Amino acid sequence: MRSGHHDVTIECDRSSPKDLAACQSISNLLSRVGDKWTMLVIRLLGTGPRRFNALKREIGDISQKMLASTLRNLERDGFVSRVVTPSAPPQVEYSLTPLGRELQAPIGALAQWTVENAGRIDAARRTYDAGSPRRAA
Amino acid sequence: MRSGHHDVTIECDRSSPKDLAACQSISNLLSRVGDKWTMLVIRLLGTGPRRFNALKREIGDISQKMLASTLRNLERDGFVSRVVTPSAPPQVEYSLTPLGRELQAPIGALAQWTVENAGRIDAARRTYDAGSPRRAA
DNA sequence: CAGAATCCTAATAGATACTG
DNA sequence: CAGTATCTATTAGGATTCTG
Repeated sequence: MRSGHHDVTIECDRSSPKDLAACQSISNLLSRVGDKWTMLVIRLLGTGPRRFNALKREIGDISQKMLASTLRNLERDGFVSRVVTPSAPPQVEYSLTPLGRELQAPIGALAQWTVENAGRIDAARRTYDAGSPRRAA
Repeated sequence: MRSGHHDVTIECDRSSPKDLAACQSISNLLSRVGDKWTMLVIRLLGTGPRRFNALKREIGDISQKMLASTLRNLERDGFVSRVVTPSAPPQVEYSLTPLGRELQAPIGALAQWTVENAGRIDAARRTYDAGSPRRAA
């Protein structure tokens, strides 16, 4: 098996069929980008190409299975390229493709919004967590 | 137990501690927004307030458990507000908060990018799926 | 070094049934 | 109507072992 990713298959608004396909694509991408390691790998590769174990070291607590799978998914979607240099110890370098670099813009916007508003989200959570044990009265 | 969401707890680039917290927030939000139903619920609520079963009907194949959980998470994060009108049949209306409406912008940008580039992603996948069975030669 | 294969556990989605 | 509780099936993720 080569896949291993979600393929969310959301049903969108039934009324518009084009909207359905769009919503599927969006949710699929968000699932991918929102999974446990993808975001981090994209950010690291955004600062320059890396080899497998370099990525692994920098991330620290990722298993090689998850790193391999994350990279494979990113490669399959065309966001990351994988270049093998057949040498004594095999050398494989990963880097962002043009598509991957383009993706950084909208991702970055969302990331920036998140950072700027993390405080508001945290506050909402604290309010919710404080007020919820007993009913709304 | 009230939570039920991930709390991804990504380890970011060790070198910068502020980057760590930021990356955690970002990944957490992406996980939330990228889950199976959140995106769709936000989109629907973006067109106007809805009651629980109205959302359920429009989405179609979501279980009430998942809808309840998705809405609870969105409410906890401050993106959705829940207003109970205590009447004969209880009436609960969900709508986007100001924070939720602000979130629509960066989400929308990512969504639009995805729609515009879905073809490129698909092409990359076809290429990958076609070429991978045998090794890179 | 760069993975693949295997095994195992914990979390999650969904179906069903029940409640205020 | 608007949920919660419970149970089961599926999945994601990690540890370990092995290989080119």
